[in-house]
Amino acid sequence: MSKIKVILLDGSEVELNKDATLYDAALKISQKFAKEAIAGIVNGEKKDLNYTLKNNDRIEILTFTSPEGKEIYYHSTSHIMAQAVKELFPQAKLAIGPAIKDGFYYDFDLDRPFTPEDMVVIEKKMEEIIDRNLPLKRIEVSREEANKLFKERKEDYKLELIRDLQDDMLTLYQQGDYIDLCRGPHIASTGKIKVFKLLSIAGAYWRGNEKNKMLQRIYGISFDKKSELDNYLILIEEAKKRDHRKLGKELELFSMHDEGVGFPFFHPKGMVLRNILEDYWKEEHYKSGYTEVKTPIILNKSLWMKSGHWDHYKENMYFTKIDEEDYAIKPMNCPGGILIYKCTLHSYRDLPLRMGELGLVHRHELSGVLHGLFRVRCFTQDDAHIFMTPEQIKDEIKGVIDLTDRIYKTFGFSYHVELSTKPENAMGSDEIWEMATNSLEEALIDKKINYVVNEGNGAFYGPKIDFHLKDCIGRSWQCGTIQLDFIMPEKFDLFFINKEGDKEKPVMLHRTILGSIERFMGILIENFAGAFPLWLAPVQVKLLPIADRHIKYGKDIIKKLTKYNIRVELDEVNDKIGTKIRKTELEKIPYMLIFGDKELEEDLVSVRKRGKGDLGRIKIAKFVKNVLKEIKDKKLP
RNA sequence: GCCCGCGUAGCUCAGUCGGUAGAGCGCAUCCUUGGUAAGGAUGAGGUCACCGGUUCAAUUCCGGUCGUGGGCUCCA
Repeated sequence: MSKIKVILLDGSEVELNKDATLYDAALKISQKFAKEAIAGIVNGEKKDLNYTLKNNDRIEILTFTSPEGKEIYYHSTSHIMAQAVKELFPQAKLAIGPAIKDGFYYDFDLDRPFTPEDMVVIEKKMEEIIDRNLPLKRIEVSREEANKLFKERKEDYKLELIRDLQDDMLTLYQQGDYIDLCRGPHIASTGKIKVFKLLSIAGAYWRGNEKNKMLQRIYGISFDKKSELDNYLILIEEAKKRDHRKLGKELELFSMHDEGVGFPFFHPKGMVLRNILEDYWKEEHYKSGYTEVKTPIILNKSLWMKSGHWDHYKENMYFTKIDEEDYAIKPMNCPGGILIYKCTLHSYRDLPLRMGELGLVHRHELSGVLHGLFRVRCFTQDDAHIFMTPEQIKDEIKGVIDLTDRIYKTFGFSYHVELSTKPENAMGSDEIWEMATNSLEEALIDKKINYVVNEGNGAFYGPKIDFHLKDCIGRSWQCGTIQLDFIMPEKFDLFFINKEGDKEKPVMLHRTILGSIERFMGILIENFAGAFPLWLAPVQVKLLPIADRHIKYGKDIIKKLTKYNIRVELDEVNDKIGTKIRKTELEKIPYMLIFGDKELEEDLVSVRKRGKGDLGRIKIAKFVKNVLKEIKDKKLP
């Protein structure tokens, strides 16, 4: 019998019998590996395990540990779910059922809604299908055959999908009586799926278009070990515990009311956090050569017509009338900032002009997308507009990158960067786009920052850099953005006087770092799970007297601490010390000072740190000194 | 905006197969004055989201409104 050889990822070669499959290759490496194998990649293409190999093929075996392996595993689980649904509800029509980042979904068109009870039944049926260990067979058919098959099966959505496909030959995957239009690859048989869980039911439009029919989507996830499913469910619980809407209420930071849907109310403790954030922001911006402005919330229609918002952004704007004239509530700060720029004649010597604005903007978001502080209808952008000469672009971008980096690091966030290039509907010439995109790119390269290019995702007026920060449980949030804008200076006829004494058009750079103060607060709440670092904590120190007779001593301590702007509260409730400690731990206050007869005599306090426990007795003055240093250093927990 | 679920005390939730309601936490008062994550007693607090309909009777059933939660291409 003749032999072939294939090349593995690490360059090593494996000798196999002629007509050997990917599975045989895995088996040759080890029994365990073959058992874990999900599918493979042959010469760059994903293939099923029963794919027949040829001499000199470069192969990689995929297991659940790789993202590609997971994707195939999830996708196969979605087919099993669809089969279960079809067996239970033969009248259900199949739409699409892809793998997603965390699991999979399948969309169905069914005459009645799925219920939580249905989920249990579907899960049971899925177990059954997995036990049957049905092979997933790949079938190649012509368009005509595929059409005929899905017509017989009354799968209207599959027929629509086929219509949009270019290929003459299509692939189907079959397991038992279930057949799906699918590119594959898939696991070898249903028995490969070890554990899975259906997570939720939701509505979803056919092809994501709100003009199309609303289908029913079932989400699920699968793993190759039960322990991994358990970990995943724990992570979901952890995220739930950190939900800023829940913590915001419990810690009395903010509230939402029917009287102003999407408009958050900030409570005293929330305002402390907010003011610290804003003060810190102003300080950093001042140090980086920014000035600060504040522009009005309501401005005349004429301004919004000129800026283009009236034509391009009207759907998201609120309007009002003053003295019979039309006004709009600002959805962005730039037109206001531009009016300030235009107030004076600028020399090239004034540039770059960095104008910061914590500007409150209102945008009409669809009611269904509102979500705590993350998606609201009014929010404060930590905006700034930089007016500069084209030559200054690169340096200014580098400056913004530095500032952003410094601010994110202060909160302990890591981040990644995306560069978005010219979109379809862009305004402005190709040259100017190229110049702008190059400036952004060169700045990133100079700064040695890795970035992902997001082709065609720029704003219509210019390319942009986006900053996505990562929180401590691995979720990422788009916050900062740097956008180059050539359109507004044009529309508003902005200019400065150059060295030659001629009028010249400045370039505008629009940027945020935190994004929205409100949203950033939400991110901070979830990242720290409400247990803020000392410098951000609304209450920094809680005073806990052992007995009522020590309250007076507590009042003296308040005076001593507030003198240094340390935020302190005294617990005067008649509880035992254990109870007071418990209450304070739940309020997530960083330090507790406990004092009774033993401390009273010598200006001592007993220090207890949140989550750490008793730190022992210390002089009040020494405690103040330590705390002030921790605040000044903005130490992270 | 659309689909599905939910809306009972300040908070978290139970309950009523239709006869106007209950717990824990919190709050108030009292007893207790206690040394590092829950001492005890008593009490106040609810038009059961809102508006209609069915009914002798609606917090409960039905319809609508508002709010809220999850989701609305990560493409066969």
